[in-house]
Amino acid sequence: MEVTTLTDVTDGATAKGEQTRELILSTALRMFREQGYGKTTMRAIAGEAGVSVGNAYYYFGSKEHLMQAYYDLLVAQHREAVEPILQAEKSFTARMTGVLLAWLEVAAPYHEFAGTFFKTAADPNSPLSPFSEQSAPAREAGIEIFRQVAEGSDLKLPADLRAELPELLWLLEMAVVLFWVHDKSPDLRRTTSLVNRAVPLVDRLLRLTRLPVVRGIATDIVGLIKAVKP
Amino acid sequence: MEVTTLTDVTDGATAKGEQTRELILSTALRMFREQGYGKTTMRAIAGEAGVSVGNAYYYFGSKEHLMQAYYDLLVAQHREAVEPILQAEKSFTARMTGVLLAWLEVAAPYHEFAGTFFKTAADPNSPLSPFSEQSAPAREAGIEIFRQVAEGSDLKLPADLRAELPELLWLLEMAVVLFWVHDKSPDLRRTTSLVNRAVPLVDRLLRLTRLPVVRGIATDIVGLIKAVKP
DNA sequence: AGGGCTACTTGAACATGTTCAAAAACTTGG
DNA sequence: CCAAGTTTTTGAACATGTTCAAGTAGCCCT
Repeated sequence: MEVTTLTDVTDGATAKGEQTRELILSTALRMFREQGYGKTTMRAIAGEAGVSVGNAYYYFGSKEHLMQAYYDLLVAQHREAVEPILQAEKSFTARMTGVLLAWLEVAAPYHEFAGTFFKTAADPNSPLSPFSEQSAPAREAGIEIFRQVAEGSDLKLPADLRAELPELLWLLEMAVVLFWVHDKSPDLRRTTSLVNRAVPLVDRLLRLTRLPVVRGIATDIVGLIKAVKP
Repeated sequence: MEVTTLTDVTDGATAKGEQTRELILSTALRMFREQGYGKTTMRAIAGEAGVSVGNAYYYFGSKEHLMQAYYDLLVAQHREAVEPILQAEKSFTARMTGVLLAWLEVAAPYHEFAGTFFKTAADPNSPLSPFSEQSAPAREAGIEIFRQVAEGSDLKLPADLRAELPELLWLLEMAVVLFWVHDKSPDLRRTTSLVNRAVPLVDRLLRLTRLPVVRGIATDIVGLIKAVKP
């Protein structure tokens, strides 16, 4: 992230432009955090950053894109926070719980306005939806974390289930996030307790697939998921 | 719903007012369907209905409230559509599949703009969220349907699971709706196939709770749900 | 240095959801 | 039927996200 006086040859973005971009983004995020997404107007962001409104739109296609940029930041922070956990822990439960709790910790400062972000998650027309084409890279990165969670762990699973597991765990994370967004309890106790109790259950469930009866149904579930994926 | 020339004593609403309200709502719904939610402006609705913008706001607190009103309508239609199914079918699979497919059928004309509606589902600050305080009546009504699905069926379940089942099935419906909203396949084939294949699996899963090992984990899952509910 | 190119910046104009004070229409008690 | 009160209706004003034509600044080539 060095700023030089030379033109940045990649893209067409210059060092100065990059600086302005960062200024606008950091100002926006601070204001989102301090007074919420809804109460922060584009004019206010531009004013506070000392640029014109149009300039903000030069770098960010819309107000929602500012949120998207924040989300990318969050994902990066999460990836960092998760590394030591994946180094240290070997059991599936510890790895999975660690990853989910790390998310809660990283995202905590933004809990109040996170709801606004995940509003777009359910909107299939928004390019910011985690299921959209355009979010594919971020989604892949998220799934990759759970691939590591599964691979480095002590889980032994049938091949078909093992192949789908990372995506399933990512979906579980989405569900936790949805729960988290709605959690109004002090210190987010309910979400924390959900994670701490649900993960061991998932672990047990997964290990149950050794039983022939359970394995049969697990195979069918995996088959359904594969059939129904776009 | 008789319209008389006498003042409606309840509330303070008159017959004429009710007529205007309906006019605005039906106009809005038609336009939502025809050109989508986003492209339908409040001015256009008012213009088409032959009233002023302010008048629309007299009856509906916001544009989203117009959608909420539509949702209520949908729920009512679904309840009606479901009745013959619950009369005729006795097996859990048939009942559950019927109820879910009935939803798809009732909601189909609005598929394109439904996404906008369920955007609000993830927003904890919106009173229109299905999880919010204000949606409690609609949510209860929805859960009630699944209570009937379970009670009238041939399922035999442990008491604790049986008690939580309606709410769990309602959650499943929410998941199906989320999937449906994102489904771009022709004739919504993917969602239909999801329902047709997932319900039998759920059936099998539920019956597996007779096995002691599975029953143990099922009990724990139910315990977790109860603990984590607000 | 100057011309030309690109990147950047501006601010006014626009679109649209929302509010509100005032007017109109209606109802009711006398 | 009138006056007072209530409900309904209006339309202009407002707030805010977004667009865009025009201007500015920096860089490079000759």
